[in-house]
Amino acid sequence: MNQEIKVVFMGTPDFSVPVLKMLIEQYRVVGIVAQPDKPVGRAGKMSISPVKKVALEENIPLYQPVKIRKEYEEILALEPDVIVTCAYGQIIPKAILDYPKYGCINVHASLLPKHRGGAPIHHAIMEGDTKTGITIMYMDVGMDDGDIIRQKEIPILEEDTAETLFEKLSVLGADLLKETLPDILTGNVQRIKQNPEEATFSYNISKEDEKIDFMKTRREVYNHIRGLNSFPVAYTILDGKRMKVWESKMGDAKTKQPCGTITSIGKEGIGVATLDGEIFLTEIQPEGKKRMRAVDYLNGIANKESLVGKVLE
RNA sequence: CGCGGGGUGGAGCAGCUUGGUAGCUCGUCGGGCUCAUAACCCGAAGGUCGUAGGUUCAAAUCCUUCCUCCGCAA
Repeated sequence: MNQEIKVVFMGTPDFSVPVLKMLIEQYRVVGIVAQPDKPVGRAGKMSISPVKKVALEENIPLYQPVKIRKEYEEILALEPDVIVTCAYGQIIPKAILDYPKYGCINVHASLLPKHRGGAPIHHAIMEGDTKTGITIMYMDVGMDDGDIIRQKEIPILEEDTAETLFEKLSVLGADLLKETLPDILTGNVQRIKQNPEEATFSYNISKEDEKIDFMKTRREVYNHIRGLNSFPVAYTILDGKRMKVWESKMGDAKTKQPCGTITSIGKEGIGVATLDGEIFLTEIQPEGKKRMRAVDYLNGIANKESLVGKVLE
């Protein structure tokens, strides 16, 4: 507990909440910055981001600049000693970066310089990485290219999904910052430059990224599906309609059909041909329906056998 | 008022246009066959058809109200 130190926190989604809560417990959080509310859903209701919710509950001043690049005077007026960001979602202008006496610290969910950008966790799984982690770093004007202070890695397990990794890494991020921040405040840290040649970029997932490409191996398809679970979820097109695919299981049968062809239906799910064999879609969600097991979906179809041979786009 | 699809035994669906005995594929329970089984055979339980009202001799079905779930778009 160090009430001397004034901290401003910037973040938006669930991922940043554990870090924020840790800061609230340990330091004096004088302001919280989050992305502006967006209309969400069919009714056009405004969403309240997880970080905003915490700000309201803890009664801490909240700022939601549309463009922080231009609206930062209020934030500087808080006279923060240190600023911590975690999945905030906007580039921080130099005027802010230069202000705090202990600097601007970012908690990033990858082992930098790998996976710079907004969707490091999704991409780590989709690209088949076997490990990932948290990087505590000083922010710079570029995207996630500041000096590294400390890193901690964890393995990506076979059964991990984006959701399970999010949970693990958000906790790890809070823990690592908790033990690193005191050293930062006393200047007891080293700055490690990132090697730009090793940098990779993991931009936010686009609609096209979410679509399953069956012209890949079983493992690549499997990684793609779990890497997008439980948000934003992979999908494919069946009979001209969108079908989300929540979970899959790699099969081993060799297939001769073109990639994307439905090769079998049964208790394992819907078998689909890939480059090197069959993959079973086990948990799906047809357009307008709820998420369901593929077996249940098949139970509701009159002549399910007619599915075999159809091609997923 | 952004566009659209749903709410029918535990699950997923059909039935609704052309009102008239609650259907299908599973699951569950009991029994049988089998060395055995997630396989097969026989049988059983389980639903005020989202809510409220209206039309009708009669409503899952037609009309209206409201609630609610979901896909797209932002």
